[in-house]
Amino acid sequence: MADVAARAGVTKQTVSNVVSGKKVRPETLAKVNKAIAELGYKPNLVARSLRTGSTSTVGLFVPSVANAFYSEVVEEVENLLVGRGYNLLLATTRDDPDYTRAHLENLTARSVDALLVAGDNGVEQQLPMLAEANFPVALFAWEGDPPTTLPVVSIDYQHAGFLAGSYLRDLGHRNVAVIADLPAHTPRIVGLRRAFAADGLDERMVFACTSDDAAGGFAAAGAALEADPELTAIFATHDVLAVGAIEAVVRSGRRVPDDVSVVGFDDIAQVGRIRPALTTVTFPKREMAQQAVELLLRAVDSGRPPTNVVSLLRPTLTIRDSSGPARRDRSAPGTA
Amino acid sequence: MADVAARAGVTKQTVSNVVSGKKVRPETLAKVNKAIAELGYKPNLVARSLRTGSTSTVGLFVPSVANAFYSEVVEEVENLLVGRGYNLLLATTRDDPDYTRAHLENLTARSVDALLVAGDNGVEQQLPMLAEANFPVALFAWEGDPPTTLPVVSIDYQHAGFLAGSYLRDLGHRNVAVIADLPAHTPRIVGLRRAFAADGLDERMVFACTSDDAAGGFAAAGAALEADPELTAIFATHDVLAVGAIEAVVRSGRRVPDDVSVVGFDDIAQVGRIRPALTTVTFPKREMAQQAVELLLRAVDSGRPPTNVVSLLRPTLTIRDSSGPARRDRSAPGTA
DNA sequence: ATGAAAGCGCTAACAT
DNA sequence: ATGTTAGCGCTTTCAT
Repeated sequence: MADVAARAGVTKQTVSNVVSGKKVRPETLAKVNKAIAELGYKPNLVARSLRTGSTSTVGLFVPSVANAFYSEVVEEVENLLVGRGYNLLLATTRDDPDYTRAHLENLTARSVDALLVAGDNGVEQQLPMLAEANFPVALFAWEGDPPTTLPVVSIDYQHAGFLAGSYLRDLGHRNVAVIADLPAHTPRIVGLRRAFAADGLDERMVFACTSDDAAGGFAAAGAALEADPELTAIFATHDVLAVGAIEAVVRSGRRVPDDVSVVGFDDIAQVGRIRPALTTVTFPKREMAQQAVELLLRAVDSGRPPTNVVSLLRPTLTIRDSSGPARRDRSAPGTA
Repeated sequence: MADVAARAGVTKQTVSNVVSGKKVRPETLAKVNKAIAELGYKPNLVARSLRTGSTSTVGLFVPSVANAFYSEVVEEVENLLVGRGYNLLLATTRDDPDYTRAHLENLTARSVDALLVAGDNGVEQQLPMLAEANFPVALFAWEGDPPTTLPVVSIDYQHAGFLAGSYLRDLGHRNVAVIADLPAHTPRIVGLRRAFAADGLDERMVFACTSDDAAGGFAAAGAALEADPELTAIFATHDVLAVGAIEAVVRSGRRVPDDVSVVGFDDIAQVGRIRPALTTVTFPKREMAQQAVELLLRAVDSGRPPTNVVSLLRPTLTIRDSSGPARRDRSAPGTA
């Protein structure tokens, strides 16, 4: 910068004014721009950040990006941030609190202006401290109990589960299995069970998945079918598990949805086009990302802490081809 | 930091030594740590970066994160970077050169120590300049012609297409359609066509997708089936399109693979568990990410420019349930 | 509209 | 092992 100033015959300050688009006489502007071009000058953003105290970067914590739900969220957040002139520093939590805590220290040491945290991850204890230190934080897609001192944008997971449960119940399903990411997804299951309150939903029919991918859903659904061959419906606590569950049902010689209905959760992009197209609880991801980013950046821009609000978006049920009325007969299903 | 020093009765330098784990007398260490704890001191990473010239952050450009191929790559890169003490600054290119260029300016102005760029994106012209300015850059998953001055880790896309083509040809397929993301995926198609060299592969049977999601694949495959009802195989230039293609084939009353074989590209996680499980070209994503990160960080750590190498990993064909021998009879397919 | 001076918080280099 | 000095590159404040 000093070099540019010298070459243009002005001071650093004038160069700074040119770079940041302040009022400069056209004549001076030309001189300075010429010098900038000749020297290939690029302002050092780190120095600017040190001086201004702002990095124009927002940190985002997600459990994983490989998970389609979160990758769609990340995409949306990145777009929103860039649109408002911020960069995205991405960190995965891997559901590992120690690891996450270490990363948290890093980012909040002035590397980022604010923090967006998706999904419960065992660092709930640390987060309120940040808020107290006047560091803007917003939570979203939070299924457990979030700290009360921080703003949250999420959905009512219990209600979402209730939506799926009511639907299955109204279709006449009584023998329902749940395959689940436990314990994280417990609220969805509680909601589902509430829909069956009168009839009960056998607690033994909740199967924890060993892995949170399609293979895990496949295995858990297989176990469920073995435990109760009269099963007429499977609720998967997220879509990827549901994809594996459909496969398991078909492999067992049953049909979806004729013999067994399968309902998922999240409505990730792919499941609308698989066969059979998946009936699932649609999570308004984009709207959630928008609200969370909006909330956070408003705080950053104004220099005040974010509004402490719990904003619950409404999930909906998207009915496709993987679900239908419960089979009436109790005979063994077959290829007959 | 000055406050901590004052409170501990030492100088800033000593505090700095404590924070960065240098040799300090146990006695002093205790005093300083006490002061740090009492004041809740956290080092300012921006100031450190200004001084040391290093941000411990690597920028990653990908076309999109919502795309499963790239989200798997991002996940892997993030894990590798964190393992080596670096943060990840993520930027999507959206295949928009202007947008990407702007973002590039940003990141290279000392916000990141190095840059990893995945997927052709129209900024090839800008990248060599960075290398000249001694800024470490590595390219990967690059299908077009990369700048010769920059290191690349990728696969031989033509050969990968050839793999798929040879397989289909050996199974007796002669009426093959291609549904594609054009023009980006041309090399894969060239390779596929090479496998059919003797017999020719009708150029009119290449269908560009209007969108790069399953819906685009669905539409393109539908058009292909209409253009040639005697089709026995469809090659999709990436897996997500293939998922849509399978759906289109089934909707047309044909069976996969009995009437029409479908082969994809990338081997993203989901396609091993859909029904039918997809035959696809397996892209060694993890290995690619590892090599690229390794190459780049070695350069950063040593302070020298990265080795200018073109490293081509070997793709393989993963045969699952969506492909089989070509139908012999030329009668119209049916549900008969 | 431009110049001069000061300092953001840290670490490198040298001195002790 | 610790203290002293200087400066990374920028912006803010005040003066002109």
